[in-house]
Amino acid sequence: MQNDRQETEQIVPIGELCNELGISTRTLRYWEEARIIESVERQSRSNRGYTPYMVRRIKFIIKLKDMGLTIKEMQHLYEIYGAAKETEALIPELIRILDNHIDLVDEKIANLSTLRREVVEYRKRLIDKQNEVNGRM
Amino acid sequence: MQNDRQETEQIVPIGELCNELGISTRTLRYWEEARIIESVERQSRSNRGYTPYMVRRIKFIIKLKDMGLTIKEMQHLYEIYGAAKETEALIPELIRILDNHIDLVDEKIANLSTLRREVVEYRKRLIDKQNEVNGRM
DNA sequence: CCCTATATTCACGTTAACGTCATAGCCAAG
DNA sequence: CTTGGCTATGACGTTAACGTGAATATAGGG
Repeated sequence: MQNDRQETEQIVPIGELCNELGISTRTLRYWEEARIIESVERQSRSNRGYTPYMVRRIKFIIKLKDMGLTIKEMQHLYEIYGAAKETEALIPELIRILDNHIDLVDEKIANLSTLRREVVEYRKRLIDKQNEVNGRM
Repeated sequence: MQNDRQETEQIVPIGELCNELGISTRTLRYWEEARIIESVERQSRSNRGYTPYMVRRIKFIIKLKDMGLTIKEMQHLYEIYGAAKETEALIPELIRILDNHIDLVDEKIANLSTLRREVVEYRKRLIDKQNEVNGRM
């Protein structure tokens, strides 16, 4: 009843998947165009479908995206993945990228902290100036 | 010899000013187009010039920009400045904007910190996974 | 076969803050 | 007079990651 052949049945169409994941169909097509995800083979212009494996990959991409990786970095990762076909080369490279990313984040935080100090300082001087004016009345 | 009439002489052309300030002429024209700075009045297509007062305003804009204010926020400030013509209304609004800005910066820092934790955590799990694989050999 | 919900492929639009031509005016030095 | 600088205006280009709309095409139920 629920079994024609396992494989066939678990292929999910783009709209359903996108609803489930909370992203747009445009996004998935864009990612495919950018070659960081795949959908099942199809003849010419038929509809896209995704196997459970592909869905896992897409969730993985979403995770990386949430962690701030750019599409470009993911393309790079995917190239490596294609070359090594297994996790042995993928994981070290991903770690390298993540390390790089942590450094970037640290730098951003440092810059923002400096910025914050400057803004607060400038604000203080404005307040002082304002008090001067008021004090003169 | 160095005095025709003080005012006239202190007007500086755009190229010189930009060199001094380390910004492009395009930037100054853009800022003028965006109405956050001014240059001296001129007939039709003659060259731009800046009085010492205008130069101070431009330096002020650069400061605000370095502190992360957008052109839009500066436009808003300039409107208020035009309305009140003096510092009484300008300073409180600027303080308000800066406060808002500090909040934004705090939020960004918090988000980045969370992100950092996530990335580090994910990285750790990758390392563990890698060690598992190696341990099995 | 038809109908309708879903999908497909272009391809231009969006946002910020300028960068980068292309074309042309103006003025002083040689 | 010519050449070299500096400047002016106008307009398209850039970057990221999709959003949006138009004109079809497909899939599944009745």
